[in-house]
This record gives sequence, C-alpha cells and structure tokens, in this order.
Amino acid sequence: MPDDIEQETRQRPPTIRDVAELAGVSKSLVSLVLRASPKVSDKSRVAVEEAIEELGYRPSAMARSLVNRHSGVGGIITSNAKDVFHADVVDGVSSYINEHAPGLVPLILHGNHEEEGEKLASRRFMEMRAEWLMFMGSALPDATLESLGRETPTALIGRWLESDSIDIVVNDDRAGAAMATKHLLDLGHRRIAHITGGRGNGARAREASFRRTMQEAGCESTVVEGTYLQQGGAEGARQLLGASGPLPTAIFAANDLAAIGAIDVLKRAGHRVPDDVSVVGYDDIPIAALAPIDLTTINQPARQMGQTAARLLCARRNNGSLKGQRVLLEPKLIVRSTTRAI
Amino acid sequence: MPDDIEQETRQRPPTIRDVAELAGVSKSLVSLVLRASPKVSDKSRVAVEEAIEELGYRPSAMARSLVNRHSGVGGIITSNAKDVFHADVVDGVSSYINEHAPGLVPLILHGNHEEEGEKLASRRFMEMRAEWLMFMGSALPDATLESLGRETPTALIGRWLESDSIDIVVNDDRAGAAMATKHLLDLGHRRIAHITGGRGNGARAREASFRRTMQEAGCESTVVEGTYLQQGGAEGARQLLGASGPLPTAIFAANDLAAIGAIDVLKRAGHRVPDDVSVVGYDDIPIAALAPIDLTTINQPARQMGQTAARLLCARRNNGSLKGQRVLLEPKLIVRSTTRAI
DNA sequence: CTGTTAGCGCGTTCAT
DNA sequence: ATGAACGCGCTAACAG
Repeated sequence: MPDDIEQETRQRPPTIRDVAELAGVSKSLVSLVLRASPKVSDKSRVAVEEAIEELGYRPSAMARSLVNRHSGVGGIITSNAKDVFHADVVDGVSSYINEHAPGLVPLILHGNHEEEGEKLASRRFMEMRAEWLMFMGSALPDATLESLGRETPTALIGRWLESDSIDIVVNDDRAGAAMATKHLLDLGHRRIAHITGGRGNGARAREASFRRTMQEAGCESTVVEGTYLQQGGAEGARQLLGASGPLPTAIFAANDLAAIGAIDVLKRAGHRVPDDVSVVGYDDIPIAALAPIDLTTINQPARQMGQTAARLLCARRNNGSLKGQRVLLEPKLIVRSTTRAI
Repeated sequence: MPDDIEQETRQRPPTIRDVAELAGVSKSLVSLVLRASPKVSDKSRVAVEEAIEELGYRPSAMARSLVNRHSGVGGIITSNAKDVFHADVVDGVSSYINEHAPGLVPLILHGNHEEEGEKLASRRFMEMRAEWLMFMGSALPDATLESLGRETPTALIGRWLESDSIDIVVNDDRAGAAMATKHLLDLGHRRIAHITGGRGNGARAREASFRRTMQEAGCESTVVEGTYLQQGGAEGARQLLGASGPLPTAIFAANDLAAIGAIDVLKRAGHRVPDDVSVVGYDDIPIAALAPIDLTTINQPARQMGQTAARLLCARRNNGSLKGQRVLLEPKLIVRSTTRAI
C-alpha cells in the first residue's frame, strides 16, 4: 500500500549515524564534512554529501547546541502583536543581526498583551537557553524584568525602567510630548487637552511632559484617560465632548491610533479637524501619512531602535558585560494637516 | 571587586546535577520532582524545590527534547511582517494552541518578504525539529513547499497550491473578487478597473475572477498592475489617471492597502471618492473601518484561518497523517462609504 | 594527512 | 530513591 510507504518516509529524521553508515565512514567524518573541514578527502566528502542528499539529513540544532554550549537563538517578546510599530522595530533587529551576527536566530514569541503571556514566553526562551531577551514594550513589572536581566542579557524597547541590569532603548517621550505640545502652543492654542495612553509604555512620561509644558506656558491642562488603541482615543474624545464647558481647540493624543479614534468621534459629532479642533498624535505609524488621515504626529525611529537594541545585546554577548545601557533616541515633529493656527 | 562577583552570577546556567548535589539527592529524583511525580517524599520534594529556587535552575529544553524525541515547538514563518492581516492569523493560531495543545511553543520567524529569508527560516525550524511548519503566505516556489510538506506537517495560509502533501487554508479569493465586482456592477458601474496585487498571494485568482465576472456581465475589463502595498495601489491609480480615455467610475483594488493608496492618489488629483469614483478593497484590515477611510471591502476571517490551520496541523501531528487538507473559508462583503450607485 | 574511537553535555527512563 | 544507559552531534586524542 503506497500509503504505508509514504507514512514511513516521515519516520524519525535520519541521524548523523545513518549518514555515516550509508556513506561507509564514521560519524566523526560526517561531522567534519558538515563543518567544511579542509582535511577530508574529496572521495569521502562526495560520499558523505551524497548520503546526506539521499537521506534528506538535517543536523539537529538541539544536539549541536547541547555540546557547543550555546543555543544560537535570541528571544524577542512582543507585548502587542498588532502594533505596526513593533513590526518595524523587529525589522531593524533582523537587519542588524543579518549583517553582524548571521548565525543568530531571532525567534519571536507573542506575549498576547498580557503579563502572563510574557512571563510564559520568557520562561520558554530561558529554557531554550536563548542568548538574550528583547522585549518590545512589556506588561511585566519592573522587578521581573530586572531579575531576568540578571540571568541573561536583556533589552527593553519603548519603555523606561530604572535599572542597570538591562539595556533600555526608548525614544525620548518627554521631548516628544513637549514637541507636540509646543507645536500646538506655537499655533496659538491655549485650551489643549491630552488623551492619555493609559498604562501603555511611555504613556505616563508623555502625560507628565504635556502637563509640565502647559504649566510652563501658563496654561491649564485638561487630561482624560485613554489607551494606546483606537477605542481608547475614541473614549477619550467622548469624555471631552461630554464634559461641561467649551471643547478644547486642540488635542494631543498619546499615540496615532488613539488620535485616529478621537478624530473619528469628533467628526461623527460634527466637529471638523483641524478647523474646529487640531489633533496631534505620536509614533508616526505608516497609515498616519495617508491622505485621508494625514496626521500631524511625532516620529519614533522604529527601525533604528531595533538596530540599536540588537547592537547593545550583541555587544554584551561578546564582552560578557552585565551592565545595561540606556539609549534615548530623538523623536521628530512631523507636521501634516490635522493641526492649524488659530 | 563587586563587578567580578556579578560577572560570575551569569556563569553557565546550573544543571540538574547542581540541583541534585545541593539538595543531597540523585538527579533522577530531581527529574521526578520537576515532573510532579507523586512518588517523592515530601521531605525530598521540599529540599529539591529549595535547591531549584536557590540556584535559579531552569531545565534545558534542548536536553529534554533530545531524549523525549520531540521538540515541542511549531514553526510559523511570515512572508511579510508588516501585514496586519498576518498578525490576526497568528492570533488565531495562538488561541487554538493555548487551548488544545498548551505544551506547544508557537515560534515565529520572519521571512522578510524574500524567498531566501523563508528558505533560511524553514531550514532553521527543521534543524530545531519543529513539529510542523506554518507559512503565512509565502514567496517560496510550489515545489519547495511541497517537499517541505513531505518532511513535516506543513500548512500554507492565504495562498493556493495544488498539492496533497500540505494543508491549505485560504479564503475563497475567486468568490470574494466576484462579490466585490458584482457589488460594483449592481450599483450600476460598467467602466470598472482592477488594480492587481502583483505577485502577492491570491492576487492572480482575484484578478482572474474579476475578469471573468466582468465578462459574464458583458463588460470590458480594465486591469493595471499594482502590488499589495500602498505604493502599488498608488502606482496603479496613477496609471489609470495617465491613461487616455475616461476614468473608470469604479475601482476594485487587490487589497485594502492598495485601495487606500489608490484613494490617496485619486483625491490628490482632485477626484472625489465615492462621488467620482467608487473603490472596493479586499481584506478588511482594522483601519479600513476607521471613519476617515471607511472602506467598502471584502472581509477575510483572519483569526478563523489561523485557528483552522492550527487545528489541521495538530490533528496531523496526532494521527501521523501525511495527507494535507484544503479548506476554503468564505469571505464577506462589507459595504461602507467608498462605493455608491450611479 | 585522513579517518577512527571514546567521551561529553543534560535530562529521562528502567531496572535495581 | 538511585545508578546506568541513552539520544545526537561535536571534539580531543589517537591510529593508519
């Protein structure tokens, strides 16, 4: 029965011994061929290569790592798989690794936006003996991240943390939020509201910087709670619409998604943007540049952040240093058409 | 020097022997405790647990897999990390696995949109002895995917392939494209253009179905090349604007991103959507529903596709079957405000 | 210079 | 509750 035969084709994968036997040599010799050793005769090499081809042999990464004493994998943990920003950061990580540590495998595990998910992911990576951990944002408590940092080189992207056991790569949220706020102030706005990013990474820093900048300008701050999601921005806008007193003339939303959600609600309520209300976002995600949105925002250098984190981690892996570094990258104001002078 | 001491805290990770020694028992006993065996005295159990805690011991997944003869990992390969649709599919995969195969680790590797990257990713997963491979779209040639399917259970999502060695989960691109085209025809449009998705997965099927539906309605098809990206849609729209003869009254873009790019170009050129031109997309990505976009489109059940693929793969893993199945999921027309009757 | 033997790394399992 | 053997590929030492 052909079915049975086929079944057998997917038996246990062939081992180095099978190859050695078929090629009529010892397994040591096969190993030498695999690692392209120059001290193998052409005849043996060909015999081994043919055997490998015929059996469809693949070396076992597990067995190899066990003896090499290094896994050759790095662990990337995302707190929010759907965040386009994270995808860009990962891109930066890959590009750096491809160029500077091509043997390393940058594996990704999703934390599914929950503390429990990230904890599980980090445990799995530690059990795989990942050579480093990289968190794309994180819902984990500071202490957990720190203790991970004491076990293995760890980097945290997009969230600030007072610790010298891990590498931190963030954009300067304070500077960015100040830029956004000053932009609105410069345009003549005085009644400016901020929709926060809730417990999102960097959200509190953005809020604090907004308050401070407003205070320095002698303006009162209106702040409503939101999240880093569209719904959060929409909810924040609804709070502003529902409040007594006049609507603010400008809104600084904690990120682009929230800004888009807020604009949506404002428009549905009959307010024009930017004619009635100016709106600034944060992140400069790809869709922010699209004509129907064309959002004024703060650009975070996502790819560069990924490359930087990868560089720090690779450096620590090479020199065995435990000290984490903190890198603050400068965001940029991108003026588009959702803000105007009054 | 405190630095030296700290350095040493990150020495080689402790092994099961270290634990056994510290607890004053054999490593076999430690193994039993780890796997919660009932036949361990409380005294020993506590001693072992304390030793584990003190040393910060983590079992080695590699060593365990080597003897268990299964890796406990599944390999997910994405062709395009930035595709939000893929993120939803992965979400579906995770949710299925969490519920039905909680021991399995769904690792992700990005193919970086290139054949070479996917090939490398699949090789790495095979060397890790991943128990299955799941491709989120793919730039790999049919033959390569098929031969992978003969090595290990493999699923392909979002791309059709004539092969019974792998599982295929796609939305019905033909049905979806026909829905989109018929929607425009029903609205009274006759001069309808299609912007293709280039070599993107399913793009040719959408194009073919568009042509056929138009033909059946006795209309001539206008087709311009694009891609699945905003730039591709923009480029397609520019081709339409630059062509001699009247502009079509409706455009069916190969996916939402392309539709958004096309709308962008149309608006910048002074055309209103949907007043002058109706536009339909495909995919129903999250931003399509936002007020400033509010795109009429075809919904692909992304999460469901992920769950289905995970289910097929887990089933094959359990019963050892080699036969791949093909599942065609039904897309839905979502009417929003970028289309109107003429 | 080419190829082999023996033993290692880490956790599991089985007979004792 | 334990020692020995095992799984798979690598490597040091050794032999032809």
